[in-house]
Amino acid sequence: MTPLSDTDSTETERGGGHVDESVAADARSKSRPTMRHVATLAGVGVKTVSRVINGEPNVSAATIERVLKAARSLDYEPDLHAGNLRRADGRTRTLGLLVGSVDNPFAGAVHRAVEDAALARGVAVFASSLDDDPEREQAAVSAFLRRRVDGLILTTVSENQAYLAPELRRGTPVVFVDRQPAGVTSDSVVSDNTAGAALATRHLIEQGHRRLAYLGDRHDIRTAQERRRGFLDELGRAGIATGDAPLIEGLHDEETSRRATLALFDGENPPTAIFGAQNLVTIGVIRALRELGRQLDTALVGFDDVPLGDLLEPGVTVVAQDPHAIGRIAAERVFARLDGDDSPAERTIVPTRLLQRGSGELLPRVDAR
Amino acid sequence: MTPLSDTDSTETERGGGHVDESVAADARSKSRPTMRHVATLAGVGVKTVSRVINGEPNVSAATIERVLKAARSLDYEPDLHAGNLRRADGRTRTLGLLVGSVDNPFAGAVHRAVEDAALARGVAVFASSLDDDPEREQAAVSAFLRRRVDGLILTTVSENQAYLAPELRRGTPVVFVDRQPAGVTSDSVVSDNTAGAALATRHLIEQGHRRLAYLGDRHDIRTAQERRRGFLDELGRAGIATGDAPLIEGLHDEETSRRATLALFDGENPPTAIFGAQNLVTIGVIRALRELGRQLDTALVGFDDVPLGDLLEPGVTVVAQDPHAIGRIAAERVFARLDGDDSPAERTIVPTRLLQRGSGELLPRVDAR
DNA sequence: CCTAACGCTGACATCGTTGTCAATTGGGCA
DNA sequence: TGCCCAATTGACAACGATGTCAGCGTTAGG
Repeated sequence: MTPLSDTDSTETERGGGHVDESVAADARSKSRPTMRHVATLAGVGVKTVSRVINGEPNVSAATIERVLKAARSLDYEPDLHAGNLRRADGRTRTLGLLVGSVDNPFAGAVHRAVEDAALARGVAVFASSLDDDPEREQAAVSAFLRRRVDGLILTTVSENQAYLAPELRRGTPVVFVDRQPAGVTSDSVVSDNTAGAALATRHLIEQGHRRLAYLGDRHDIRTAQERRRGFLDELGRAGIATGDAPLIEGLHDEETSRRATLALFDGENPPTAIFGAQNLVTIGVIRALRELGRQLDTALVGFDDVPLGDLLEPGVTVVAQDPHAIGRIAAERVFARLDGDDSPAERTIVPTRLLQRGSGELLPRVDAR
Repeated sequence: MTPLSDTDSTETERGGGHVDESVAADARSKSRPTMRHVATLAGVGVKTVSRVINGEPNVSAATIERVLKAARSLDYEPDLHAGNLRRADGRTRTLGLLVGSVDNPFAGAVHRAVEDAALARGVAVFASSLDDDPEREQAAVSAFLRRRVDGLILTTVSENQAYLAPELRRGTPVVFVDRQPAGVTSDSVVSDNTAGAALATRHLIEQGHRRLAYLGDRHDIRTAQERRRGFLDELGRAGIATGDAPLIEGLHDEETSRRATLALFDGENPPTAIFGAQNLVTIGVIRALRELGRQLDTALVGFDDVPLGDLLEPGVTVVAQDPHAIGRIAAERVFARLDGDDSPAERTIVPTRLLQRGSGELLPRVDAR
């Protein structure tokens, strides 16, 4: 109530000292200072404070000085969102990032790259975890949009992303990472899943393996489908009957993968080589092979790198993705779109690399065939 | 310009069909729908839309229906920040999290725990990386505050956090994680660094080691100081001359740590046991020991767990922190403060656990004493 | 000396939403 | 029938900032 009396800025003329005091008291109080507080303390209009805070021209050096001093003394921080409401460009300088899980190393690297690109432009990043839950996906996107992010970088899992169509029409840049969108057209940045999986599979076949098993994520995840296809295609090219190859899907963490691997070796005629189609799956396989004492006797290639994979015994051979590049490119596309690039949606495919570290170079057991 | 004519809501009376059409056209256009658009389309006042969107009582079922239908057809998402400007509680339902680096596994686990707690309350999380750079710390905090986050969870590195005093006075909850604040009083959640380091050191001494080396982070980081103290205290308790023990500080990533370890073994009378005071440091040590072929010949205990540490050969013995608990407790404290808890600032110490996996149980080489 | 131009400044409307408050409606009860 | 009360609804101001614009004083040019 009382602070509102400051509105009468003519008071500044008479007894400036008195006003200063009450403003200073405000600074000590629990209320957050606004531009009006700064303006009153500096003895200028709010618009002038706005000009100084935003570095606009046509303010005298002396006034700038007074305003900055007042702002500092009140510990003033401008309210970005209030400004945004009125500002012409309507930018919140905020970005929404949705990844598999913020504590997955792949996601961490993507996140870090996005953050680096964003920081350079003074943009803050909201990060959320998807947990492969379609409801979570939509809730996260909605939470981002309500906060009026300037752009979205999304890993998705729901059937299709048609719900984003209106937002895309409004011009909000959306870049899909790791997984491609369905039902809408927009930029995406993905690894070459099919080729990478084929590369891994070919590598195993080249070591002489004929009994290969595929262990992968949920079949309704498009990325998983592509990796599976790469695996099967390559078997086909090598003339290996794909019907025989154990295909185990629906794995989503170390534990389910570990159990599936144990079960695999519990059956008859276990594989001599395994393709782990995702980092957590690969780790689960490694654990199981250790338990069975077969880590030097069963070949393994993983898709996506595994932390400290080079220090294990044997080293884990993987088809490594480049999550840092994926994040960087995704962020660059968002910013390019924000800067007005309206070229057609583009799909950027980031190449994968085979890292031979030992586990993928193991030869088939002699007893097997 | 034309959209502004909607303001005249009396138009709804005459030719409702015409208005509907123009609103529908708006939906297809690039402009983002506001409550006024929804209100016009539904034929009600904006305040009624506000009531429906916020689930306030005293709206007839029929009206609710009409408003929701209009909102859906326009793909309306409320502007949280505009609402916030006016809303009494002034909450943005947003939180700022500052961690060492979002791609560090420790930080990832903290982040995930914070996110889980926040999600349950409909709160979104800004995440930033500190990179042990004091300027970055302050820039990140300022970015958070300009966006009016409801609370802060911070890992800090600057000399002191006195710059936060005005914000704390205004009642913004701030919880420090991993490192304690200096110059201000506020909640903090940390591991028991001194005790954990002492535990690690004692364990090595119990295996008979007398020549122990400490490899750690920058000495100006308080957490690093505490771990160093725990190490030295324990040497003292065991009657080992602390002056002789190699103390290598200023390490901040795998590479610097690896080189420091190599140098250590290049000198004369290398240690028989090493304490790696941080996860990246520990990894660097492991790499160096591998290169030297001394991984089975030099004991190692790390502070903070290492990914797949149990799968290495030898397994990496560590004093594990509980980053998930740290994040969860920190988030809970923020929310408790927001809910009005004004008890004195509290320091929560999360216990550490010694995980014996092999590397810490190696005995001293016979040639060394 | 007059006028135009420029630099500097603040009053005011406005952004999208919610708090306040008053107006309207309909139903129940005397 | 008449009155009161509760439920429903919308007009309006306000939140903290910026865009627009007009007004001031000074200086330069004719």
